[in-house]
Amino acid sequence: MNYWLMKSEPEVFGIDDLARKGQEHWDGVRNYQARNFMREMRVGDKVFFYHSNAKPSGIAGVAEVSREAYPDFTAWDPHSKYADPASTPDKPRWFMVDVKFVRKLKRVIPLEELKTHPALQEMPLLQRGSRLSVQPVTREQWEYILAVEKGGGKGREKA
DNA sequence: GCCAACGTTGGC
DNA sequence: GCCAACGTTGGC
Repeated sequence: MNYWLMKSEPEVFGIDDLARKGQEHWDGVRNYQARNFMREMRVGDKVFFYHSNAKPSGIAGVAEVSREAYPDFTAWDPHSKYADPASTPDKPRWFMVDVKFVRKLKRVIPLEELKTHPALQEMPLLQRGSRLSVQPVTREQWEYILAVEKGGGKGREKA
């Protein structure tokens, strides 16, 4: 099983929206690197749900992959803001996965706090200028972050 | 194939 | 709202 992190703006679709719906297709990814990571996802993989452009931005919950990559049909919907004429049902360029709600974290772990942990410095999320909206998380990082959640303190835990 | 211009992401 | 960093587009 693999671990991932996916970003979404809570104003558009946040962890509470996923909690209410139970499951959702992750549409609108229009970046090749992010798309390629989604195609590697398997049912049962675990996902950190990250809130971007939020107050504060940070990891808000846990989700799970419930359907593997299939064509993102919003690409050929001319009314969608994700429309891309270069992607067609015959030759889809963009893909999405379905994710289901697992749980909210006890608290949102802010980006600012994640940055203070040496054990997490390798995360793409923390790299300068990184904008990757779908990215892999190592097992070590995953477990470390869950331990940080329990810690509940602003940088009180030692790495 | 280079690279300037442009649009977008996302923290602050 | 600002703007740095990044990815894509298109002229040449």
